[in-house]
Amino acid sequence: MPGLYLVSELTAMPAAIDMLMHQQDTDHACPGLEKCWHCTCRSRVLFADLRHDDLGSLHMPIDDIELSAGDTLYQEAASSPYVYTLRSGLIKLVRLLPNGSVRIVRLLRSGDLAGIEALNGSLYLQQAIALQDTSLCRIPVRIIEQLNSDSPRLYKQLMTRWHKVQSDADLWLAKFSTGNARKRTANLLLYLADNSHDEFFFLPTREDIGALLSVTTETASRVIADFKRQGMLQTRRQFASIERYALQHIG
Amino acid sequence: MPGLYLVSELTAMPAAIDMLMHQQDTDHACPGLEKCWHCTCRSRVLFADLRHDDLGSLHMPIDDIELSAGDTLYQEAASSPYVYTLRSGLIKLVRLLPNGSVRIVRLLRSGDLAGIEALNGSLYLQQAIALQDTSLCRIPVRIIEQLNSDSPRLYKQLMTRWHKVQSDADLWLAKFSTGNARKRTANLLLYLADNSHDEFFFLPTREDIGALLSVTTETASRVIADFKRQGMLQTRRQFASIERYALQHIG
DNA sequence: CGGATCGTTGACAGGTATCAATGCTGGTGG
DNA sequence: CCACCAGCATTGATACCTGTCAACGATCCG
Repeated sequence: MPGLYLVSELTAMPAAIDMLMHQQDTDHACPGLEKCWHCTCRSRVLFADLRHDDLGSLHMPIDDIELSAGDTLYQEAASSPYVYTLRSGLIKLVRLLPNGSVRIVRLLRSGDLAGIEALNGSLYLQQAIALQDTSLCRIPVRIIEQLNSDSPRLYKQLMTRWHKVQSDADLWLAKFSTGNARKRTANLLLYLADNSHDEFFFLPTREDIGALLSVTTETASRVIADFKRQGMLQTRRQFASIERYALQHIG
Repeated sequence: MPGLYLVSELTAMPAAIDMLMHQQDTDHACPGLEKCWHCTCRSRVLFADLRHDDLGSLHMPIDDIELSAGDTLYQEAASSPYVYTLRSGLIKLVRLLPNGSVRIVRLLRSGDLAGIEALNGSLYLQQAIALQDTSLCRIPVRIIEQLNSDSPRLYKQLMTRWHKVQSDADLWLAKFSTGNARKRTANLLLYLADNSHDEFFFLPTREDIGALLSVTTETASRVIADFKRQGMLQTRRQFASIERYALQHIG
């Protein structure tokens, strides 16, 4: 449980906090939101547009969270006043279906926001489960609200995040829920490869691929095995690389 | 760019122009957003939380728009600085797929916001086409931004609209893209019936049902015809009523 | 080594797409 | 008014795709 920044209890004494903040600014460990300013992925996350002043004026705890593969971040229909910024790793958003099966409705990567629905006080719409070891920041919704009322600087980033929700949803329907299993699987592999910095990317289990594409585990396995036989896909443990051109022309 | 929202049907054009002319008259008589205050569906739309002051202080044109069934409100990948509030009618959001076919990714009804992606300056993600005669208000994005910077009162409503985008997307994946054609069709009929005020609801063409559920027109027709034969669905022209219990228990 | 988990493959049944033909209905023009 | 047309709905035959049930292989780890 790293980094509990218990500053909120001191809000009645702003002067003392200023002193404290300033004093520890020079330290290696930075309290409050100071560390957000130095975050190596700040340019990609929610606070990208904020200025040093904005961050310095807030005194609320942002906790670091580390998840191991398989850990649940939050449950479907749960409620809590936090949104999460993904620093590294991979998270699946899972919905339970009436018949007992599950459907993965989105994948979240570095820079993405998890649990954005907490911003309007709603229950989480899906269960969030880590596919890999994942690190993220837990941000109280009240911070967002305060930053937003102080200045409209956060507005654009919030709109952008919501927009990504919509465009991802579109992607899911267009690429992963339309056409036959072979075509959908090819689209998924291309999607996974596009968002990797090097040649190799994380290949989910056949069960997860099935839940992503709304096909059975067996069908997912058959298609993946066939791609491998045809030389369009190479796998090594949980990682894979593809022949883009071949997969783009699946028919 | 006035006239951007016009469209395929010749019949719609004179009517819309007529309406715009008339609109300029009422703007004179009734400046600012005064008419929004008196809108009969204001309690359901974006400006629900605003006070009379907020509306009175603005002087920007909000045009009324009337669409006939089949008219296009905006094109996919088009860009314009407007969002649209639906006062009455029904709109489908359509995405063109690489193979030339189309997928309906959402339906919009009274109170819904169309083209919400314009709020962050993005291109429209889908084409918007009226399924029935539809009336809506065209709101310049600048009004939203101005209202939002003056007071945070719009914030909640905006979050709510974005949240609806997400939860609708979930619905589409869970109800309309999972399971066999019979089950998905039953879910669609229940969805359409749930949002109607009386016993009868609008039944889309078989082609649209197919585009909604990602099945062929023929399959949609077969399932609908079968439901009718089994007495679970009655149709009269473009309208229908259902036996809820029977459809809820489709295997 | 043995068990657990995941991936692969086979056989078969059932569901869906495809191609094609035929009703059905509202609207149009003679 | 009626015949006709265009678009939509329905239905059939068939091939293909996918789900289901079952068995077996591969890998990892204690």
